[in-house]
Amino acid sequence: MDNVSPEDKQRPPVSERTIGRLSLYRRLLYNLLSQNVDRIYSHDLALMAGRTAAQVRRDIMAVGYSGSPNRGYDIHELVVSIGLFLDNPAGMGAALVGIGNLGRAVLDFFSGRRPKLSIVAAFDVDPKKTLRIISECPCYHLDLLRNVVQDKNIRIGIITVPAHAAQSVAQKMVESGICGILNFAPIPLRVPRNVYVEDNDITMSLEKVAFFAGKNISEAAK
Amino acid sequence: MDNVSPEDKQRPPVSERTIGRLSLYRRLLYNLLSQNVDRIYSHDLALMAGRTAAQVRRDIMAVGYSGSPNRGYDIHELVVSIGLFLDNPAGMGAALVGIGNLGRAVLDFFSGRRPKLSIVAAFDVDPKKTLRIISECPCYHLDLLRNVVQDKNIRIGIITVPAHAAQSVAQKMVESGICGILNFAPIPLRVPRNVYVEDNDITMSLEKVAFFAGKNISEAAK
DNA sequence: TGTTGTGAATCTCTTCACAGCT
DNA sequence: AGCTGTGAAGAGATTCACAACA
Repeated sequence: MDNVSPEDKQRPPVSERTIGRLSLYRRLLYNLLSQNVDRIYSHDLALMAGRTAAQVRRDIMAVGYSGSPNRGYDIHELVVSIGLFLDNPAGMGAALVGIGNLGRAVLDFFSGRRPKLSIVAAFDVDPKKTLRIISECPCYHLDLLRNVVQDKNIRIGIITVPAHAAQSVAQKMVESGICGILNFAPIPLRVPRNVYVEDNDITMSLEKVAFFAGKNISEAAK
Repeated sequence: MDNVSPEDKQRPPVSERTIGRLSLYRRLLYNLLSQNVDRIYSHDLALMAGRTAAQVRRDIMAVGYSGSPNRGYDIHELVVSIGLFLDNPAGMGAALVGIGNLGRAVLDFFSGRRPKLSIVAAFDVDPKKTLRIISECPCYHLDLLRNVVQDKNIRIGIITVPAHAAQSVAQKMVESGICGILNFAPIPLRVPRNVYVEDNDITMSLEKVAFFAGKNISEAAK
C-alpha cells in the first residue's frame, strides 16, 4: 500500500547532468521572457544552450512538462514547471563560510536573485569581516554557525575558505544539520554519505582549459 | 607517410572527465610529497580522490605511466608523468578579464602556483582597477588586451565580468588569438568551434546542490 | 508541413574480474 | 600474497528516427 505523495510521482530518477542543464535552460528562458518572447522550439533553446534538440526535449520530459507539436513550448509555463521540479517548495536558505574575495563574489552573484534559494547568512573567523551586511547578507562569527543554521533552518552550505580550513568547516556544517555543500576549496571533503557535495574546483577547470587549448594549438599546426 | 611526433604517440583521445581527475590526482600527490610519502597504491589514491581504484588505474594508463605490481606508484615519477601529459611543454600564460571580487579570487588562487600555467595579465575597463599589481599580476585597461596577449603569447582567457559584458570580452579574446576560455559568466559564449570553452557556472552549481540536498531531506523523512 | 515525445540504437564512461608480474 | 594493467561486461547518457499530432 505504497502511499506515493504527488511530488514523488513515479518519475525515473533524474541525472545530475540533467539537473544542471535545467538550471541553465531556466536562466535562458528568463532572459527570453524579459525580451517578451513567449514561445520557443526545442531546436532554438538547444542552440542557445549549446545542446541538441533531442537532449532539450528529454530534459524537459524529466520535469513533466509538455509542449505542443508545431508550436513548441510556452516559455512562461515551462519556467514555472522547471521551478516546481527544481525548487524546494518551502524555499531553501544557504550559509556561506569564508568572506574573502571568492565569498563576496558568490554573495554578489546570488543577492536577491531567486526567492526560493538565497544565501541568508555568511560567516568568517576574522572579526573584522563580521557584524555587518554584505550584498544584503548578514555576517557572523563562525562560532555562531550552529545557532544561526538551526534558527534559520538552513540546509545548504557554501565553503569559500582556504583548503586547510575546509574540512573543519564542512564538519561544523554537517553537525549543524546542513545536508548539501557547495565546495570551492581545492580538496575533497569527507562527509557522511547522506550529505550531497558538489565540488567547484577552479584549479581543475583552468587546467582543463589549458590542456584542450594546447590541443587546439597542435591541431591548428598540422 | 604520417609523421607522428612523440607527443602524438598513438594514444586514444582522452576524455574531458579524465583530464579533470588527473588534475585532481596531481594536486593530491603534491600534498603527499610534501608529507614525505613517496609511494601509493591506486586504492589509496582512489580513496583520497573519492573514486574507485579501477578508475584511478585507467586514468593513469592514459598518461602512459606504469606502477609496479605489489609496490604501487612512485609518487614523484607519477607527478612528473602527469605533468608531461597535462602541461604544455612551453608553458602557458593566461589573461584574466574582470577585476572584481571573483577576478581577484581567481588571481589569488593561481598566484605562483604552477610554473607551466599562470595568469600573466589582468584587465578591466575601470581605470581605478588598472595600472597596478594584484597577487603578483599586472593589471591593464581592457583596450590593451590584444597588444598584451600577442606580446606575451597568451593562449588562455578567463572571463570574470558580469553576464552582459561576457560575449564582447570573449570576442575580443578570440580576435587576440586566445584558443581556450574559462568562463565564469552565467551565459553560454558564442565562439568559433576551434576555441575550447569551459563554463564554470556558479549559479548552476548551487541549484544542483539545492536540488539534491532537498532530495536528501525527503529521503531522510521516509 | 513541422513540431513534440519517446522507444531503440549508439556512444561513452565506469566497473568487473583476472592474467601477469614481483 | 597482493598489486597493476586491461579486455570485456555493464551502466549511463546521448542521439537517432519516427509515430502522433496540430
